[in-house]
Amino acid sequence: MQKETLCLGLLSLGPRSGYEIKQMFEGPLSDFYSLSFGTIYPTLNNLQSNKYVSCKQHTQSKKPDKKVYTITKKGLALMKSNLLSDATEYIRSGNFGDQIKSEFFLLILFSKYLPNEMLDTVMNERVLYLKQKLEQFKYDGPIPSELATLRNEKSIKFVRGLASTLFETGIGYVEKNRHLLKE
Amino acid sequence: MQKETLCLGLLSLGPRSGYEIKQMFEGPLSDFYSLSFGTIYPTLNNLQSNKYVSCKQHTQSKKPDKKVYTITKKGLALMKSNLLSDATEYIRSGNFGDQIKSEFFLLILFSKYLPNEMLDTVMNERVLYLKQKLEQFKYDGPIPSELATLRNEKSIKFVRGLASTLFETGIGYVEKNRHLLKE
DNA sequence: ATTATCTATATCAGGTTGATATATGTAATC
DNA sequence: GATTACATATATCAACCTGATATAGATAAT
Repeated sequence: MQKETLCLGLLSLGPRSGYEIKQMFEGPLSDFYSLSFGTIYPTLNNLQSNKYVSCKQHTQSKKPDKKVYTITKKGLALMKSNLLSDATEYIRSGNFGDQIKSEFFLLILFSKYLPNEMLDTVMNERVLYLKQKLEQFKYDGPIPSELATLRNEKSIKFVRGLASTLFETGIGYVEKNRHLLKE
Repeated sequence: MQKETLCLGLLSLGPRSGYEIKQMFEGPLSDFYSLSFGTIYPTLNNLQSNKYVSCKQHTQSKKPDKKVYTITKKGLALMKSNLLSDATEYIRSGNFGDQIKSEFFLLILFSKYLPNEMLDTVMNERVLYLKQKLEQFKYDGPIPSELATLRNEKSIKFVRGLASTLFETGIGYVEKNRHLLKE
């Protein structure tokens, strides 16, 4: 997905600074997508100079100044148009689609070259990690208000539910079948 | 994972050309990792000049010549050493780890901007796609011999089993919950 | 007072991808 | 038998993105 469409999409959920967009990628979106500062800031500048977003400098009492971007009508129109025209391209992407690079899988692929001891450590920590992630997906307690908008999206609820189910399945499989890597 | 370690690991399963390594990424490894020709060929040249692999030019009767690379003792040692020292780095990567960019998820996230008609099309085709992938993972019939080595690895069986289970879970979830995106 | 950490924007070297170039051989179509 | 399309095979490179780094104001901790 084009970085412009993505930034516009996130700004459609409410006005935000570049730093806050990055926080969304580091936080609730971290398991699904990410962009670096090196992409976010130039994209926002570009969107602004083409009037797809407007920008207000906010002076904050307890923090550095920030530039808050708001999507314009023109920007909303561009985003919707891009989404519609590219939608079918994204069907074959995603979990087990074409964008995945799993270093953990590569490690498993070559696990026969690892000492059994190390393989045990790796699998134990992997299961712990998966369980932590599962808890994250199920967590429904208080979160910073600027991220709450995102969590209330129907689509996020759908995806969090999917992720939880997949994690439960995955953890079960690993616990039941990890011995197969050693025999 | 370093591209050198990865190429050595694949060559440890048997001698191969750069083109054949790419075929592994396009075929059985496509859901887990990939490297482009622009990475594979220079890496192989680099490994060769440092004696981690040896190379034989093969003249073929019915196809263009190819360079077949064989891992050396030195190369095998480097690979094992790299795997061991970096193993713990890869635990938190992978399915729902830090390497995923799911354009399908982004589309779902912004699905409220799509006409219902298009959303239906997208979800129908997604389910079809997932079912095709599931069949691929379950397929156990004849395959080209150069890919058979890979399929006989214990680790591949483990991962294919995991992928199948996850796909079944995922398909079930999507079919049961896709209506939530519309209400 | 100094160190560490968080917020906030910005830039850039280095590395990877996707596209393209080149070449040989096979199969299909005309 | 000529032309088109496609698969095998290697190689290179512009364009793009990331991860690192720089800068800077403010708070908290030691």
